[in-house]
Amino acid sequence: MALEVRLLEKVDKPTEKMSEDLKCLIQDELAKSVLTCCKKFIPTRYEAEIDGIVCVSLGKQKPVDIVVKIHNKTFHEGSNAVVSQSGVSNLSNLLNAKGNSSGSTSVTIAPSTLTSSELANMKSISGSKLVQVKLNAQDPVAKELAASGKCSFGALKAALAAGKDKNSEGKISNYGNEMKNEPLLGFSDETESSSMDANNIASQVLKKMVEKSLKQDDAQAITESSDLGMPIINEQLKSLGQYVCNHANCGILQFRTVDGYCAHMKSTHMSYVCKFCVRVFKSSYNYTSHMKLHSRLEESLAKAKDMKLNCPTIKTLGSTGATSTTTSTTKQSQAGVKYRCGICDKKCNFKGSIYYHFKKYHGATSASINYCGKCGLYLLDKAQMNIHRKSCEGEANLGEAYSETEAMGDEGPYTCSHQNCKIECASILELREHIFKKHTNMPRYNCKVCNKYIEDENEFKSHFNTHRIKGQTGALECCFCGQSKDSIPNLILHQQSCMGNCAKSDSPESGNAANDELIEPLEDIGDEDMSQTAIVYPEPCDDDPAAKKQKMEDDTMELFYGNQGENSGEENEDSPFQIQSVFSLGGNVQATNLDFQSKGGRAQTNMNEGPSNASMIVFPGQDMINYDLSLDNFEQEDEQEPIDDDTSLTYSPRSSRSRKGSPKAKGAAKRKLRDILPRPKNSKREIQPLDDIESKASYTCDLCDISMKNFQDFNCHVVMTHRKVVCKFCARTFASQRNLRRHERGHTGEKPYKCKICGKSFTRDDKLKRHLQQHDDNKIVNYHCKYCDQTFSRVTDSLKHLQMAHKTKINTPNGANFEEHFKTIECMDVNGTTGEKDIVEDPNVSKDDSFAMEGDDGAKKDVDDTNSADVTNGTGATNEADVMNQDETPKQEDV
DNA sequence: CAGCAGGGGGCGC
DNA sequence: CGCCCCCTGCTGC
Repeated sequence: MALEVRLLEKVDKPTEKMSEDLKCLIQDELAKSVLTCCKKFIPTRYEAEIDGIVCVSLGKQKPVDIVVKIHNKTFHEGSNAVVSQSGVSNLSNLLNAKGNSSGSTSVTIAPSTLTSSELANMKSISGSKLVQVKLNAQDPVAKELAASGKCSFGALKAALAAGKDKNSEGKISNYGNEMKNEPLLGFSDETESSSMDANNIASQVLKKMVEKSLKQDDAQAITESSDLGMPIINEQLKSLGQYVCNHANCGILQFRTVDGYCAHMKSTHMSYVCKFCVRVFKSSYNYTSHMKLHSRLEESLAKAKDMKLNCPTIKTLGSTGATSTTTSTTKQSQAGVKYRCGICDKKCNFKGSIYYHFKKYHGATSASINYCGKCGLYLLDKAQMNIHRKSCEGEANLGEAYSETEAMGDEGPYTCSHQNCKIECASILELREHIFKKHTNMPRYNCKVCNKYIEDENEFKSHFNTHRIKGQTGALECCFCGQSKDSIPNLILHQQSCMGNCAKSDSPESGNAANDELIEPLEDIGDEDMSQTAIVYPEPCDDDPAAKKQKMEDDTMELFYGNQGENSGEENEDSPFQIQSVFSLGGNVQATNLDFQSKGGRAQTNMNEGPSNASMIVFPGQDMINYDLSLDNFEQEDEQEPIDDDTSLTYSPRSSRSRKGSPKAKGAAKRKLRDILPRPKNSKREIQPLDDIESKASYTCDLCDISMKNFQDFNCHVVMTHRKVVCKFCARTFASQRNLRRHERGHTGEKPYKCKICGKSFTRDDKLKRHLQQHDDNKIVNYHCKYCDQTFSRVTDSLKHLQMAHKTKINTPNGANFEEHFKTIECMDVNGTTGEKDIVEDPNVSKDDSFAMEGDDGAKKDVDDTNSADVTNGTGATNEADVMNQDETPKQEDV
């Protein structure tokens, strides 16, 4: 599909006309198609008009934002949202914010109304350049496009045709000077009527496409992830207080109230929306199940209230911080907690964190979040909040009293009054824990391999299949090594031992089991048995191999069939319980502790920290399972005995410190592997928007080549198997939280390090440091080429210069790969000779013979990419001192 | 085309 | 955290 795009002019700022034209409705599929074409011709930083389509791309080096306008309908890349009038101010802010980012990030703007001041904002976007491009409607290409009738372009045709009729009077955009006399569709000065007509056109287009979508049953936009409860309204939309249908063909539909949104979803997409948390469910069953969570939670709270337990939201927090808890987590963990989510009980110390939480996991908008200033409770439902506030006001004193008694300990048995549940708890805390766990519709299925909790049975089956080798459906195969097992317990046992290194499991084989054995509905076990909802992991194995083996078997059976013991799930009464996940590294069973806090049958950690805490692995839409991956939790790994590389993975995510070989060789080898290993599709290190990630069919682990259906599974797999962390923006994996944080700055545009001299900002301190050296002549260390007197600040550049300018061939002394032994190089002429017969350079001269460092007393040698200490001559002897003491630029006769 | 400089990821301490 | 190494885009010649 081709679009002819012609460059017309280049301007520095958006014109007011362009800003005005950011009024819109949207049509996502069409926009995507257009964008695909646009991108081929519009590299960056341009606003283009393509036959009435305006494409805005603002950024530095790569497109960061694109808006497509078709007549008066504007489309925004990566979203279904409309950039309309008041949204432009937000657009402006977003673009400004992203102006510093070189990454490509999708931005979603909610529709609203534009004001003159917002126009000014729009125009004030700095750093943007505009280029107008247009496609003549009479152009054969355009005609062909319009006539193609292919899916959305059929709609484009209709829209363009309508726009042409409307605008054929001659009100044509005046952007293109040299082409302004040519017919240009759909880009006229906007009037009320034309705007309405455009809206009507868009509505008709939308209607057709929705009908088509429903006919073709390709409503995959409502994905399974939506069924799983993932909010389908993204952050920007929510922050703007809008409800926009995220269906691929429904971007035009926007709702100011959740009721309207729910009605639309039900009537148009036959989907169900939870009014409380704006989650979308495709099946009524899932929706009903989900709604039970809310109703049961309320019921539980009401019963607790009847039992004079107080609304747990009342006294948890208080103005002074935590005096009590609603769960059995530690007092320490609650200390300082100021805000709490009324839906899932997550606690945060910072207001921003709780807002982030609500938006991310409950589909809330800033406007829809209701806050009780008395107790710090946040709720979505205003009516509920009103009720709560009354209670909170009226019972604050009681709450305080209870807080004190709770803090002091128990005061007698408490009986659960939930239906037939007559369980007695020794304390209020226990009872609350019990109610929250047993009488609030928590996920029923717990994957014993990765500990994921899943509500839906089919989803659980699907999830568990991800632990098998892709493509295999019949046999029980380990998803890590492909080894077949004849029983579920053996498979689980094996997979747990296999996690991390694909080591062969020697677990005993036993009887067959049907796949259904994978599913163990917690509720089937009986409400009285709380242990079934508890998360129980095996203890670390002792040193005895036989005992270890037996213990693993026992633990696995316990994992699979649930711990029938007496203390599971209850040992965490006063402290976060430790979940010990068994990993096997090179045959050595390793226990890695993951800190969890019991939270209603799920696990949650870092309760007091906002989502920005990078040690928290966030599963989108799965806020309850957060693994603490702080390095401390992996310390034990470093204590492992050296692992036989022959039996380990080619590229194991183990700590490099435990590896064999010289550090440099190890680092080089890993870098080599890094470069060899297939990178994500953003192989050019472009940052993929999350929307793109989520829209992909699967995620393939680049470490073991396993494909996952959704991001959650992929994240789970990477975390549990490779102990890496996953970027929630682009799904790229990292070995450390630091690297992840550093990487994610590229997505967020955060550049906290600013040069005081030139004002340039950087995402990393080391980059700022490197940059600062440009401002300090005294600190600059240069490599001087002895052959041409050229200087370089980086060794890589100097070597490149050697190769390119002087045809110097660089070999390693051992003939090994250049990349692997980059630091130990010597220069040879192109013929590989080592004598002086070559005309240009002394073939025996090493790199540092060819280049001499200069600088402030030669002491400063840590300029980025300068590595004189690592540079050796052909004999392997370090001549760093020589280099350091080199005088100024070598004379030409040295050559 | 070559040099410069920023971005990104990993390693070692 | 500092550094190393690589990649890549930009820019001037």
